[in-house]
Amino acid sequence: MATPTTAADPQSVGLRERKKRRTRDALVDAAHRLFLCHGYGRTTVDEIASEVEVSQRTFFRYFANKEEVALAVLAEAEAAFLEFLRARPAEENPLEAMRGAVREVWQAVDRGQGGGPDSGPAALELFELIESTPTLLAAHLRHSIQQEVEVARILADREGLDPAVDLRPRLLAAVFGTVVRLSHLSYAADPDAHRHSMDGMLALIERHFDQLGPALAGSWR
Amino acid sequence: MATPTTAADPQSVGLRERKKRRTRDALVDAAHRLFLCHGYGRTTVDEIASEVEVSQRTFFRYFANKEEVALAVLAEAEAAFLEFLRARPAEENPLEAMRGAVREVWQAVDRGQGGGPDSGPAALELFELIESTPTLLAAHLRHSIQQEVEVARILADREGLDPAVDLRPRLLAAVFGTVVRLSHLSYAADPDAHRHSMDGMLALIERHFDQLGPALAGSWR
DNA sequence: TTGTCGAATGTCAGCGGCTGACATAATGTT
DNA sequence: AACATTATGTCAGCCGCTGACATTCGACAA
Repeated sequence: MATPTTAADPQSVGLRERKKRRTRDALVDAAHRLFLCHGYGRTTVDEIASEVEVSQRTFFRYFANKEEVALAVLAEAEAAFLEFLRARPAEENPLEAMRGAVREVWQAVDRGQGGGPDSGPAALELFELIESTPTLLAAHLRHSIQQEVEVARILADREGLDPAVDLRPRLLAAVFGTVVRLSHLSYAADPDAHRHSMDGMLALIERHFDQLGPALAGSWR
Repeated sequence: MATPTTAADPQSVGLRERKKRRTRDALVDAAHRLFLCHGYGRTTVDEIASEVEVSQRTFFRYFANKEEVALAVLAEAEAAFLEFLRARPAEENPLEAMRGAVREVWQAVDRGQGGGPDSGPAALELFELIESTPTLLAAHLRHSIQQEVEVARILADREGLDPAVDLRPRLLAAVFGTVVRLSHLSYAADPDAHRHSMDGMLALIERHFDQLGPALAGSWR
């Protein structure tokens, strides 16, 4: 950001930074392979590290704990979401802005900018791994609410509100996060029903949002 | 439940069961004291165990992990909520039923049935401990999600719906959980503003629910 | 009371996540 | 080429957690 050269220029960034990036990516990659193959609990940090020919100590210099390496790609997607949300035009209302931002994230993933060419299917497998691993699920949920806090701040900024006084930004961020999560769950539960990849995911989110009103209404019959 | 004698009768339950109950309660009690005094991370399981004069191994026979002993009282409250919700009259709509159930939980806590006489202030301290301890927060959120699943099942049963098809129960359960959590946060952030104890908590939840509609509406200005 | 059975507890050894401290090697800079 | 900086390796050690086995304690009947 601070450097005038573009991020894609290999000369702009020193060998040191490139190397760090490489080993980090290699660690994430090896971890995913091992987690999906043998399960999260049965995979040792030593195994991940030695797969990349790196000491265990080095692993913990890149990731604070074992969960973080599993959730790394998700964290990048969440950061991208925040960027997109900040960049949405000011005339959109909060809900429109969030829908637009989440659409941009999935489009970026489809373009293969999210770590590897087949990030779509990989994302699905990752969701299943997280949902079926209590430790990962817990860590993921904790990150999600942190994400909600920052989303709420962005929304409050856009609308010129004080988030400490007005609870609506926080509330809407939380509800939005819930809807997205439930969509991921439905999607992972039956991927074949929405094979059109990310189109299906967006459509699901829309449908869930449409049900929000009826769900809050008095009676369901 | 299965025995005809009342649960309060000390003779109905053997010495064995009573002893187990005692050590379990003692462990929870000691753990809370130490956590609140020295912090969660700086408290060792060995310390908790030796405080009750019990081996570390025994501790792990009562609680699957260190988090569980911290969240034990919360787990009881959540179980009570499910019971109350199941017992709500059938003519109430989902939202009314949940509001009624949460009210009953707080009333029970006020009556001191939730582990000790001053469960109210203790509950507040516990919330703060959880929110300020990443590990505990993660575990708590995971439990909350599980709670939402069971709440959704109860709601679907009440309304005669199939939760696998109709997403509204799950959605409403999640939104409700979010509202309750945000209420706890607001409450813990400034307890003096709602000193009327549990009255204040219920009023907070009501206010948050009232803001749900406006938060979902298009524009906030 | 005594004897027997099952359940609860203690002890021990060990794995795996994680950290601090220090030495070494690699990289960037002058 | 010499130096400063930074990444990495090595080692020791704490703590959470588990399996296996021995021991003790409460329940129940003879």
